[in-house]
Amino acid sequence: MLDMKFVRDNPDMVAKAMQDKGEEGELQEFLNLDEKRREKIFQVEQLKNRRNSVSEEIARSKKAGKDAGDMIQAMRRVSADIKALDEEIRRIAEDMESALLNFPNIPLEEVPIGHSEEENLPVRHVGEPPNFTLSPKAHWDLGRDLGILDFEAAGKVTGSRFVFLMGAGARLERALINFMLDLHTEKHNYREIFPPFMVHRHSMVGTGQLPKFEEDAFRVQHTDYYLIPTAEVPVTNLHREEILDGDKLPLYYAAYSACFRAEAGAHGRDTRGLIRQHQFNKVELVKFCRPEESNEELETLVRDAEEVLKLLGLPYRVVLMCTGDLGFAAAKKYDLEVWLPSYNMYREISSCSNFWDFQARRAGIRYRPGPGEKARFVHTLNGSGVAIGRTVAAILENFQEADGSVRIPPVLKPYMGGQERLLPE
RNA sequence: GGAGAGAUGGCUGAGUUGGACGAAGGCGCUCGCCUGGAAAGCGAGUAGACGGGGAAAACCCUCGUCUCGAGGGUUCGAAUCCCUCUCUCUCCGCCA
Repeated sequence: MLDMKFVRDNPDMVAKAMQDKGEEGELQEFLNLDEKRREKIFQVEQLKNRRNSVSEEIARSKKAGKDAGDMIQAMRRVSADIKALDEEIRRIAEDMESALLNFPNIPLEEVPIGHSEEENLPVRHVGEPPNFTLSPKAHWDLGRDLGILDFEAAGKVTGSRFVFLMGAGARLERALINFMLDLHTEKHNYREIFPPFMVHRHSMVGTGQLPKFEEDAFRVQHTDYYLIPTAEVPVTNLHREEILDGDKLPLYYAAYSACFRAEAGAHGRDTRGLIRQHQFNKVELVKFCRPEESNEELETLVRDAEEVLKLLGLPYRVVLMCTGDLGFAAAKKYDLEVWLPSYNMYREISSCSNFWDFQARRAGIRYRPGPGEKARFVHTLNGSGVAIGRTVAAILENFQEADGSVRIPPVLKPYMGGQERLLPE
């Protein structure tokens, strides 16, 4: 959420951000309401001031044994007026709040302006796409032939966009989770978190999924709970409504979670395979830091996520997202894209974002810079470190052999009980 | 699911026959004194949001309003009375 005063003082910047991001918001209405609200506040405060001083006088009169009937009578009317005005202000503030919650974050200066992924800026490539003598199989075919992915069974039991991982496939999934968590906690100094997989509505609003993207979320019937679309939501909200100790910053957290996404509006896209599932696993990295540190923290966050792909030996590239691909809440975002032979292109496997104070303001996450100083909003960042399902797909496709087997990256060997290859089961 | 207790400022903890103020005390923290320096000790200070005015790149000053889990009610006036909700804790039951 943007600061109300910031919007008031910089409506042009807000309008530009909306345009560049391809978002819409009721900016003019907001500004009108803002003016109206201040007018009403001024009125009601004058009345309240009068009521307060007269009430004191009533108390004094009563103590002195005098009659205060007239004053009490007059204050009845004043109180009624106050009540009406307060109600009006409350309604205006509510409308302003809902407008404000729908204003997107302002992109940082260095973010390229653009409307489609064409205008994203590749930053660097690491590794080379493999050369296959035969045409490579897609991971869903490999998974079926190896007997480790069963989409049909999932369709029968649940529905489309779900999968059963079987045997070595299930173990590979678990191995990747453990490998990534170990890497980030032991080498990159993140604190491991195992969060709730459901959160209440306020948390979803805190990180920016709601109220704007209700249709993307799974809501649990008869409750206020939502299945988390990413561990970002519970972990960022871990410190909601808190004032953190400035000395403790930055805070680094790494969390495994299952992620649930309705994928509304993605009908017909990536219908096959592991790329777009309603449920997938992910190890997420979350940072809380001082505002002046967040630029640098984003760079190290990207490096931390990249190391996963480097150690696995997967070819990938880093791309700086243009304004149109930034998303609603981010001020700056890098995607890591892994090479997928079946698509013959790079596909997103991690998103690393700096949210500036956008989430912190929504969720009320502040820190005290020093003793006796005023609390300020932290900056929050997060990134996938990385998405597990897409990693499995990338491993299957990139490391497939002509005989239909798949090499398991050496770093995973200890996590696979020494197994080095996936063979048909 | 049943019975009970509680939710106050950065933390802890008073305040419930409604009218002395955001609210005693303690801790923490800041500044000053003390000291060669530190600790202890002594003194002063220490919530936030919003609105008006002033000063103004930021920090700031001043007046006012609101905030004692959230929302509503009673009242001229509520942290203090009533209602609803949420959360926490204890005991019992059930259960992975």
